[in-house]
Amino acid sequence: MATIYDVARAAGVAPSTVSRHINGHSVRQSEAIERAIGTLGFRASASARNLRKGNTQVIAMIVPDIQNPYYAATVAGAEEIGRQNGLRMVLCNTDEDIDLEDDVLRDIAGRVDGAILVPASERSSTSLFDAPNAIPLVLMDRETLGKRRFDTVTIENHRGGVLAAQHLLDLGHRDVAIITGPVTASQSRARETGFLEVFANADIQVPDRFIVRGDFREAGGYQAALDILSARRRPSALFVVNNMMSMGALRAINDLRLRLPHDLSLVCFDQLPCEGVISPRLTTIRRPMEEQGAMAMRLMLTRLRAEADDDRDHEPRTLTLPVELVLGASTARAGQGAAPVTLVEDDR
Amino acid sequence: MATIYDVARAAGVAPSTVSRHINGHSVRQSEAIERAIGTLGFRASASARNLRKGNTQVIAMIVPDIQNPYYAATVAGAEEIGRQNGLRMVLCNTDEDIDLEDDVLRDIAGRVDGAILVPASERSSTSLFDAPNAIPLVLMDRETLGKRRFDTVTIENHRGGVLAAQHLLDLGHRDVAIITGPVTASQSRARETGFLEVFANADIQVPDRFIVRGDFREAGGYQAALDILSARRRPSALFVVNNMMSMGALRAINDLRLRLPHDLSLVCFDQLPCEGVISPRLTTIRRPMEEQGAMAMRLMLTRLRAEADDDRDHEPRTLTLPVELVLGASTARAGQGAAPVTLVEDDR
DNA sequence: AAAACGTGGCAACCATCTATGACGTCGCAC
DNA sequence: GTGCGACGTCATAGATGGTTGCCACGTTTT
Repeated sequence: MATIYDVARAAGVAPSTVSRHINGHSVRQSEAIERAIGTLGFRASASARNLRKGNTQVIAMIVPDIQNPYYAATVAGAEEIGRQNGLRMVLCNTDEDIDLEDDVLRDIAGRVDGAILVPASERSSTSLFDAPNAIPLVLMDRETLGKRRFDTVTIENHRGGVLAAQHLLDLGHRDVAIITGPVTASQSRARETGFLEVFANADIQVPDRFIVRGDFREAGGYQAALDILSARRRPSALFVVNNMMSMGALRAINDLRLRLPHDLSLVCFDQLPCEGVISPRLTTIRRPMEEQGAMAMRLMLTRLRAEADDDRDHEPRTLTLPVELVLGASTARAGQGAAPVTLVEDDR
Repeated sequence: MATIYDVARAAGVAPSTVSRHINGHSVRQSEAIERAIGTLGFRASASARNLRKGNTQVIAMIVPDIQNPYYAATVAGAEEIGRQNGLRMVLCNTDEDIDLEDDVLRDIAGRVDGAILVPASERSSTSLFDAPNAIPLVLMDRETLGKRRFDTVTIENHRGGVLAAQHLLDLGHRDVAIITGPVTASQSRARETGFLEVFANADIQVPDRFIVRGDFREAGGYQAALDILSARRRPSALFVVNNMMSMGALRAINDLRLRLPHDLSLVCFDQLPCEGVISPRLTTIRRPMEEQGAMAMRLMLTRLRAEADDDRDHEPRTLTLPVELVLGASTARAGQGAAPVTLVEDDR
């Protein structure tokens, strides 16, 4: 690889002049330098530049599951804002695995200027970022237990649960079930709490066997739904706190030959990977996904600027984005059972 | 951040000894050094190490659409192999945009030891990797036009098209349509060619209006399917060359109130994001997805080893993975479903 | 004529790795 | 006791490839 010295020699100037040219200062010999760069195919070494400047212009985004379209959407949002501000983004996957996450964080910490993290668990170790000179960390979606607070962009999780519950209650459902996440996941816990509170306020106690914990994955949702729906006394409505588990629940509903909303009302959280293909349209709690990623990147940008300005008092901010209930045809009045609208006959 | 000098001072040894310890040589004072590293929270600067050693132990994977579960699966496969061999992986998105791709490649080239690329188009510029001292590039799924050959892991695209066509032909379909990709995408072109050849050999010419090009995205598949299926004379079978466009086609089929396989037989390529939720089960052409990513990473590893051994004659290899036809219930014998010639009334 | 400004070169600097030569220690063979 | 090699250690110095503060120089402005 050609170095800046090769370019300087070819253009007949000093290396520092080439450097200045590259970095946007006006230079008299710029044409000659450009020509030399072109013929030599010169590209400045990222490592050398990083070493000297102490930054990389790269932000890492670390998510538990790249296969989840929700994360894919937030990534897209963050990437867009990053691009507009001259920051590259790289994506890392932790597979909902807290050890792998730790590994990734440790490894990535020296290579990027900041990290946007969706913690695998509230026990995720953010201690790497506790030091005063550590790179900035922005948390997304879930929160962690560490003593230090970080910039965070979350959503109205509690209200999401409330909206789902209120909707089902309004439709007259009293036997309801919920498929929620691990106890260590703050966001699903909030959704669950909101949901249960509404029913508790209406003097309805959701039985323990109807509160099933999954792992946010499709397979977990499938199993949880099977457990709930195979019971002798089935609930008339089901709330699933994330999209992948909703997929699994739908598969279980399909396998059990249950029809929505005739046999069961279903409320999901987040858009599913296959919206538009599923019939009936699902009733879901939605949030602005791209926007959430974008906000995380904006928080990162202001944090980076604060650091550049040596503004050490810049308080961590927590942004909470709104959720809304989007009505579909997967929920109906309890006991009535509107005519099911299936995509096609399943004639297997 | 603590440097290696700080550690040396704290442990009472020379910096070079710390370096040796870190790099796995046996050192007498290793406990003292470890202790110093621990108390100082020392992490070797990635930039300095990269600059000195000339490598990063990071591989970039660059895909056109992280939202596509097929890519997500290949990423998982590649990541696993990489992890087993001490390589970190980062993921970049190009949004099927050839300019953005160029940007990403240019930017990433100096930061990683190698790149696994799913080119956005066969016109994608791989010239950055033409130089004899450039970092290795492994192509996945699609190929490019450049004169230089690269390690490539592809699948039996042509045979996939043949299998789909043969299946439909065996079922007696003669009026068939295909939703394919841009002409510049080698993989969809091969699928398309295989498909059309089978029918041509049976003296069946697929009319041009039934060969529609999409952009591999859901919206493109939707529009293409609408175009095809709104025609006065509808085909009795449809082949869609990728999963996202299949999702769009399914949505169109839904909107048009067509029933599978009664009104239309459908064959898709690759697993859809929502397998298991869709009814009926789709007839699809499948390939080993994780395995494809894993093979790409293995090619990368052997290539990196060859470079380390200064084995410059190591010929680029092309691996081709098998596809298979997985029967579902979205295809049926032609005419049996009494494929209607006119559109079903839309009663909304 | 003096001040301001654009420009270019020199050299220091970023954090790490490594080659070199010198040195001490140890075990072992003579 | 001496010689020898293996080994671990040290200090030093050079190298990696850029960036940047400082100064000198020349040109332009006031």
